[in-house]
Amino acid sequence: MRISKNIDCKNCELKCDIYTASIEIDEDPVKLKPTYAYYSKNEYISKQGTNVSHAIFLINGSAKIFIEGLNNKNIILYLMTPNTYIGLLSFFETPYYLYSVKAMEDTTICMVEIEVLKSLYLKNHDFLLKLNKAFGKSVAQILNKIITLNQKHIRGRIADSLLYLSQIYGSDYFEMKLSRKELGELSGVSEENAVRLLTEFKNDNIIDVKGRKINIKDRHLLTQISNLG
Amino acid sequence: MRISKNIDCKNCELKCDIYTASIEIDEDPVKLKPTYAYYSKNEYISKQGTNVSHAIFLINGSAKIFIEGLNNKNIILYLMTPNTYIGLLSFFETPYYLYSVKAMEDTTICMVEIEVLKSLYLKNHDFLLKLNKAFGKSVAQILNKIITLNQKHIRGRIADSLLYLSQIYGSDYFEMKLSRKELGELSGVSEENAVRLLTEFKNDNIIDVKGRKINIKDRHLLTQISNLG
DNA sequence: CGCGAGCTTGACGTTGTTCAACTAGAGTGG
DNA sequence: CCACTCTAGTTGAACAACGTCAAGCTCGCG
Repeated sequence: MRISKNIDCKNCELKCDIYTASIEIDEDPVKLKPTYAYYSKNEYISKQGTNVSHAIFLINGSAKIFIEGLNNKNIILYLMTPNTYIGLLSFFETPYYLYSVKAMEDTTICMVEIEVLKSLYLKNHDFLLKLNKAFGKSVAQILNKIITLNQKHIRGRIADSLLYLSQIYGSDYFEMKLSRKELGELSGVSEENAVRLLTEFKNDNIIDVKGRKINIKDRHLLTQISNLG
Repeated sequence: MRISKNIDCKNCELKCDIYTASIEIDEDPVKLKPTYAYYSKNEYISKQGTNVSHAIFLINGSAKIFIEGLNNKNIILYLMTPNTYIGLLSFFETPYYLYSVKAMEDTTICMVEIEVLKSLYLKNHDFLLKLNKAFGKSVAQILNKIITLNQKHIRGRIADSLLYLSQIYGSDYFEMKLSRKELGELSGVSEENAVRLLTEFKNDNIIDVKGRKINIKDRHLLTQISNLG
């Protein structure tokens, strides 16, 4: 991990909500003291159980948010792509992280101290609303995951994940940055069964698989499998 | 369901955060236009998918918060007892309820319009912090449930629920307001297996069961079962 | 060329749901 | 006051779904 302090927001291609809010209330973004941090693949960005001190915004690369469960088994809650908050679920006054975040490739993030952020959202209502909206979205995803894990068969769970990935990558054809094991963790399924279902879907002509490149050929059917469970 | 409008907070034995906040900023609580609603057992207090228009506070009685899943199978996220918010997870700008709430006995709630609440927390920082803290607690419970559902055996899941119930009712001896089916829904287990495990725990001298009255005799062992999964 | 990580496949055993039958107790009407 | 019915709870047995173990494969890289 490498750090560079006091980033100048003017040079940041990503005009994030924090920056916008700060401009709107006529405050110099320098006051935010934004800090970039660069992580390599598989490095921890934040670790379950440690203190939450900063709001974290993903600039480029990608990361997985996961809970570290029993017997070293993880569940990936969802993935982070540029222009989203890390730690959204925790930054409102939860003293420590309820989950871990790891970079899935070389990844740059921007940190702003919680205290700075707080003073900002208390001055700017719109910003608070934006935060809350993003927050609500995360919670919705998680509730959905509860149903999936408890009530869908592994077929439906993997179908869910594939649809989710295609949405993340914005296309029916994508190269996922997940190993088979991670695809399993995202779906709450063992690695072996993740593999089995990929080949099954391939044989059924629903998808094409080449390594980590996936092509969804029959989105309709895949959606049906996901819905039926 | 019966309603009485324009409650006078002075007569309410429960001095909730909303009331406190309103006093702190020197605003007459009458402006909150608090409304009581009385529900009988098993009535819906809010229904998954409908609009969120009010913040809801439980005055007395109890309620279950659950997701309505596939094939009419529900998962109870957690229970509500007096002096807690209903709909906490939704009231920040989520357009509709992500879950349902049903009264588990005759229950009184107090409603305040979302818009009123919003104007309040924008004026009073402490109140916002309190809301967020409660919010974080709910999310923590839910993340915990994900691990439980996916990684623990039914033995551990039921143990979890029993410990949770004893915490809710504040004693090792309690009468739960849940049917066996609901205990199953709280634990992500079928009704039959919920029954089986109660008798198993009883035979192992870990608990006493008489109808819906539970007595935890060996909390230590029960905790161990919960931790080991 | 050989090694290792990631991937794949088969066989097997455990876990937990489901179906079905039965019991106990509460409420109802003759 | 006794059948009856209805609901909640209980128990057993069969079956399907998944995870686990073990072995083999592939491909990139030293």
